Amino acid sequence: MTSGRPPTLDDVARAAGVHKATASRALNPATRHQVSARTAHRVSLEATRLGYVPNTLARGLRTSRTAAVGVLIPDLTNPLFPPIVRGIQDRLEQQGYTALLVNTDADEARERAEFDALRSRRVEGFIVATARRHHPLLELAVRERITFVTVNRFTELPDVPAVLGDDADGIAQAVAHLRGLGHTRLAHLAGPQTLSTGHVRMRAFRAAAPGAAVVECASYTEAAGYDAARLLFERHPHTTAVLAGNDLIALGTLRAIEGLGRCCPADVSVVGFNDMPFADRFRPPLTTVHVPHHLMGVQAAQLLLDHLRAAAPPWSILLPARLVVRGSTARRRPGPT
Amino acid sequence: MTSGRPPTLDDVARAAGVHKATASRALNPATRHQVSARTAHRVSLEATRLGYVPNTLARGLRTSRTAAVGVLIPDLTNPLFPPIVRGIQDRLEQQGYTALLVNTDADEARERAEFDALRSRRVEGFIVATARRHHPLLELAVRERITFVTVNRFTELPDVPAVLGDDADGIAQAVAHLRGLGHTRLAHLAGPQTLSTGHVRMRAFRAAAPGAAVVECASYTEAAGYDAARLLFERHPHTTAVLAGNDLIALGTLRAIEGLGRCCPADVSVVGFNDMPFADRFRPPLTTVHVPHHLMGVQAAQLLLDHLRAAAPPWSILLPARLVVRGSTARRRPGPT
DNA sequence: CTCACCCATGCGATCGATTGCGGGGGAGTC
DNA sequence: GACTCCCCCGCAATCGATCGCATGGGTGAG
Repeated sequence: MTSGRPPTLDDVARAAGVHKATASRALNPATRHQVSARTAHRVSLEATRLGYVPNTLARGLRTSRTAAVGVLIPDLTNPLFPPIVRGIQDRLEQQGYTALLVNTDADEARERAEFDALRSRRVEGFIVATARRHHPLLELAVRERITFVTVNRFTELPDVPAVLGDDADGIAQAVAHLRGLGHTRLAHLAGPQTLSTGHVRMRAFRAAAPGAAVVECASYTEAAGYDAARLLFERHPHTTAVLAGNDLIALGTLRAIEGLGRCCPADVSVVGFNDMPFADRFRPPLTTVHVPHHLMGVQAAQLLLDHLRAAAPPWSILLPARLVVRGSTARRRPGPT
Repeated sequence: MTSGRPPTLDDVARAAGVHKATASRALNPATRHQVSARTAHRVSLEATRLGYVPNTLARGLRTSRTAAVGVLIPDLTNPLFPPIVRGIQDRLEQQGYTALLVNTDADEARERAEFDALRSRRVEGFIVATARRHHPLLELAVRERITFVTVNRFTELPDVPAVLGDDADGIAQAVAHLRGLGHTRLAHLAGPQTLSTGHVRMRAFRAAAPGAAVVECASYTEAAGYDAARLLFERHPHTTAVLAGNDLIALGTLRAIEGLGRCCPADVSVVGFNDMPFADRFRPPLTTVHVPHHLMGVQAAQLLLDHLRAAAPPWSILLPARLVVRGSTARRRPGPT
C-alpha cells in the first residue's frame, strides 16, 4: 500500500497482468486503439489505483519531446512582465506544455548561462523577452537552428518571428493627444536605444514632433527616468509635456517634477507607456499607452507552438496599442510669458 | 562543423579519443580527480569546441536528481507574488536548481493537475504559496512523503516547514498606530478565513481591538474589498479607521470611500497589508505593513534545499513585519458629534 | 627480479518509457 | 477443413548519462 518509490510503468503493467509496452499503449490516448478496450480499462484502473504518474524525463529522453519551453525575461519584478508571462503560461498549459522561466537582469553572461541551462533541460524552443537589437546570443541561436520567438521587443535579424505592440502608433496617439491639449513644447524621455522599443518609440516621436527635445535614459527604470528628467528640465525648462519611454520612466519624471516644485498635470503633462498594473491608482492617475500584455504572451506562445509543430513561415504579429487618458495630462496653462 | 543534432557525451568522448565514461568523469567536477589532468583538459576542450551541453533528462533519469523544484502560486499577476518568486529563483539558481512555476487560480482541480504535471517532471520538492488551512492535496503530499515547504501561508498539518511573515505583530503595530492617531472606531476587513493569513490577521485584530467590527472578504481582491467595505459602512457608518486584510482590499476600500463621497485620510484612515510594489505611489500613498517578500522567497528556497539534502528538522521561519506610515492614515478629525 | 598496490580508464548494466517488428490466435471465407 | 487477414500483444532496442566493477600498466619496496 505504501510506496517506497513512485510506481513505474512496469509496476502498473505487472499489476494489470500485461507487458509494459501494452500498458504504455493503453495509457497513451494516441495509441489506445491498438489495445483492446478491456485491457485498456484494466490498465488505467491499475494506474490510478497505484497513483502512477509517467516519468517525463524517460519519455523525453526516448521521444526527444519534452513539452517544455524556455522563457527569458529581464526581471519578473518589473511589472511589465507578469502579465506577459501569465499569458504565455496560460496558452502553453492548454497544450500540455510547461514554461521554464529565468531572469537575466540584462546581464549577458548570466543570460548565456541560463540559456545553456535551459538547453540542457532540452526545452523545445524559447520565448525571448530580453531581445536587444543586436544580440550575439540570438545570432547563435539562429545559427544552431533553435526555434524561438521574441516578445515585446525584436532583434535585428531576418526571419525571427516576433509578437509586438504597435509602439509607433501608440506614440503617434500620445503626441496627437498632447497637441490637442495645446502643448507645443514636447519632449521625449527615450528608453535605451539598444532595445527595439526604445528605438522605435524614439523614431516615432521624432517623426511626429520634429525638432522636439529628446533625452535618452540609461535604462527603463524609475531612477534612470528621474535622472533624465532632471537633465531635460535643466536644458529645456519650458517643456510643458513629457512623453516617457515607459511607465517607470514616467514615474521617475513625476518625482523629478515634484522635486522641482512643479506640479503634474497643472505645470507639466506626463504620458507613460505600457499601462502597467495599477497605473490608474497612481498620483496622479497616469495617462499612458495601453499595450495588451497578456494577449501578447498568449500570441507568443501560440506562435512558438506553431513553429514547433511545423515549419510555419516566420510571421510576426503586431498588436494594437491604445492611449488611455487619465489624470497626468491636462490642457496647457497659458504661461506667464 | 554544422550539427545535425546536439552533440552527445559519446561524441565528445570519441573526439577526445576516450570512452564516454571517462568523458563523463572528466566533465563532472566531483569526479574529475579520477581522471588524469591531461585527458580531463582534452575532454573539456573538445566539449566546448563541439558546444556540448549535457542532457539533463538523461542525467536525471539515471540519478533521479533533477535539480528542479515546483512552485505553486495562485496567480502571478497578483503583485504579491513576483517578489516572492524572484527570491525563490535567485536562491535556487545559486545552487544550480530551476524553479517550475505554475498558477492555480485558487482552483482545486487545476492545482491537482498542475501538481501531477510537476511530479511527472520529477521535481525534487515543492514550494507552495497556495496553502489553505485545510488542504487535501497537501495532506496527500505528506502521506506520500513528498518534500515541500509553504511560503507566506501555512497549512494546519504537523511538521510542515513554513516561511511566514509575522502577521500578528504587523496587525498589532497597525492597531497601535491607529489608536495613537486617536481612532476608537476601528474595523477590520478580513481576508478569507480558509487561509492562514486571513485567520491569523483577524485573530490578531480581535485580540488588539476587542469588540471592533469585522467583515470577511470573499477573496484577497480589490473587488471583494470594495464589496466588503460597502457592507461595513452600511452597518457601521461611524467607522473612522479601516485595517484591510491586504493591499488589494485596501484599494477596494479606498474606492468605496470615494464612492460614498468621503475622503481618505481626512474622514477615514486606511491601512493595508504587504506593502505591494508601488504602494507608495498610490493616491493617497498607502500606509501598510511591509513584509519582506523577496527574502521570504529566498528563505523558502533555502529551507527546501536544506530538507532535500538532509532530513532537517521541520523548522519554520518567521520574518519580521514593519508598519510603513504613509498618507492614507491621519489623526482622527473631531467628529460633528 | 618479483610482488603488491594504485591510478587511470574501459566495459556494460541501468534509469523508465516508447516503438518497430513479429507472432499467436480468433474470426471469416471458400 | 484449410487458408487468409487482422487484431492484440510481447520482445527487445533505444534515448544519453552515470557508476560499480574489472583491468592494464606503471611504480615502489623488499
